[in-house]
Amino acid sequence: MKTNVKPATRSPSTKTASSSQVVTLDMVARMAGVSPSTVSRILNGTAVVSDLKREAVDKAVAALGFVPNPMARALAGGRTLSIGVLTQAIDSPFYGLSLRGIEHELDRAGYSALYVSGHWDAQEEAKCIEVLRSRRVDGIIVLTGRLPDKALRECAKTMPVVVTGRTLKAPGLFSLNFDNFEGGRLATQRLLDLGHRRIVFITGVANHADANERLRGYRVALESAGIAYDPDLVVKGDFHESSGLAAVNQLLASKQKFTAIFAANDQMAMGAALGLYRNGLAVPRDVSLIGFDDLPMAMYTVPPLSSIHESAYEQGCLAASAMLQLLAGQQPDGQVPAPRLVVRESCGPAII
Amino acid sequence: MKTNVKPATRSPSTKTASSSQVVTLDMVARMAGVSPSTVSRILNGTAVVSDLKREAVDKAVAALGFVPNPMARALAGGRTLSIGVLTQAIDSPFYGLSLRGIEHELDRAGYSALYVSGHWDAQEEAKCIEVLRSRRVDGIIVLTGRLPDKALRECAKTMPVVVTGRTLKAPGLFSLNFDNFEGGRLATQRLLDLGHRRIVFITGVANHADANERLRGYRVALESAGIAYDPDLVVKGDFHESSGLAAVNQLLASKQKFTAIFAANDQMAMGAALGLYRNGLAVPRDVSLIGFDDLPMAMYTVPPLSSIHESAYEQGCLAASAMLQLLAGQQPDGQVPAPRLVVRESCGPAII
DNA sequence: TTGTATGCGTTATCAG
DNA sequence: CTGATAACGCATACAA
Repeated sequence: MKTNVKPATRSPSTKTASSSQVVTLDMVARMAGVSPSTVSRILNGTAVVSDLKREAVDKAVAALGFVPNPMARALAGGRTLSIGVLTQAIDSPFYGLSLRGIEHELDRAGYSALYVSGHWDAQEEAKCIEVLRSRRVDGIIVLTGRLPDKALRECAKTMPVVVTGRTLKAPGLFSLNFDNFEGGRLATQRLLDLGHRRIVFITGVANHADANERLRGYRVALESAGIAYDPDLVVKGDFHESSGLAAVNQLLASKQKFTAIFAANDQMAMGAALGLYRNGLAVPRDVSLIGFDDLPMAMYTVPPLSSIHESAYEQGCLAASAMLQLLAGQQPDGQVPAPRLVVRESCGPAII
Repeated sequence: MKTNVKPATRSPSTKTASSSQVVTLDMVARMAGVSPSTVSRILNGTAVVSDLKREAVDKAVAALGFVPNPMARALAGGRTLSIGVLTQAIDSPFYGLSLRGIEHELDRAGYSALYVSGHWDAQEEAKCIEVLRSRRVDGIIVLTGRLPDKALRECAKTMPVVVTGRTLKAPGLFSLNFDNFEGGRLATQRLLDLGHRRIVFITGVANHADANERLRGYRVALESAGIAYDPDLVVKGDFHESSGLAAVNQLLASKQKFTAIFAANDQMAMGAALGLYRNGLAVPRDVSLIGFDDLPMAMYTVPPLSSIHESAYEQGCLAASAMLQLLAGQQPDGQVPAPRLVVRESCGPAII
């Protein structure tokens, strides 16, 4: 129900409660005794202006407390100084960190972010892109998601695009990918080093690139240790806590033997930890557990969870500064940090 | 008839890569054989229009894939169909839920949200408000924070404001407050009912209204059970996990006797749980633990954490729909649900 | 270096 | 019920 706010007529009195809150560029120009274009140029650094006038304008701006109207700016200039950010869930603990990084980096450059949530649904994500486009954002940062590469390439024809979670080359498009394979390998190797041989893997969402790569890392680590891949030890998950819990219950019910669990993310690891606890199994005494992502809370689970650090925050910063570079016509050069194993207290030696 | 003279200025090449991506209202009007005003009226429901023209316009809109330009709309009409949301940290697990609620509710009404983070700093929050104002949002939702009431009242003179986490009356301002006192009382009462007498309270940030109320609930519950308030059992926290951990360490170091801990939020409860674990104390066998907020993860800690449910998501929905009502000139009537105790496995009978 | 004129895409006013 | 027309606040091509 689109409530129609009676938009009052254009009589000056109804414009704004605080009468003179609306300071325009023209007013600044008048006060400084210059033309509006000069003010505009000074504000945007579009051209060289005599120091004399610049001072006069600066003073007028300060005196009037002038703040440019982004809408007018967008309409006239074609840029909004805002970057669209397509995240998957505004309350995701992992992507939240990235958002924070993006926010930080954009802010420094005078840009602001417009967040929309795609909820891991390609269709919804496509709609989000449309919303962002209609808001005339200057560029779009896409945090993973399930949009087909093609859609992103298409989008990049219209405006700069930075995407995380995939490797993609296209004009106007920069991608930032974390080495999930290596992360998966590292986590598995850690368990292997502790003497574990029967290691469960709880997968992420099916057909999810990150999830698949982590699984591949698991397989390769296993194989290079001379251990045959056992499909019975690989249980489906969906990146949520509940699926970690379910996985453990299922495993235990089917009487599978295992001494360690590698969950494709920390949230599932937490679910798994609960499952073990409920079944009277202690971590790491009876079962070792390792997660992925190194969420802030991994440090505070009981016991603290070993994990693969993925620096979501830093990835956000990188994505944002890549966007700024793209906007400036430069070729971004950011590199996602390599995966790093964080050893905490959830893994112990295998009990033979 | 406005013959569209191609404006010699502004070479088309600089406008947009995708040549005809920009469908304007004028184009729709021309195609439908009506005036732009009519199209506008139909789109906004501003006036009654003959069904004949309406159909023609609808068809043209669909055919051209016309999407109104929010910037132009804002500039001309004075509304942006966007609501500013001042949250404290974009990655907060608690407020993230509220954001999700807000997003959901606004979306249904065709509005979108503009998030800014104040980081619990009054000055920064004030800046955020300015940013939102400069973006010409139609209203502002403030999630708690430390802005003085006065600033909010002032803001409400300019545009509708909805604020959570405080009780405040002012024209154009609607406040939504959770009963933290009752929540604090409920949590404490639960521990009391289990026979606990020496109950630790880990506080939230000093001078934080929510935190203070929770503490008050704790005190009142204690007193009405005939137990004297013991300042030694009240330890300072800051709502973060680390402070919960520190609190427990401090308590144990000072040899305080206690059988239960009530943390002013779940995050500190998790920190406390870790502290107990590190010191060889089991929850709930040796010490009972209860949190506040009932974050999604409370269900998945080991052991699952009893808590006070605060329905952040629902509060977000409420705030958003209150905003929509305000925008429509109605008086909002939302009510925050009462606190609810969620019993999980972290509390047990007191060992005497 | 600076000013003038014009257009960005809509909505709102006012006259039919 | 409908159409011209003037804002909205700013940036830019062009002239000076």
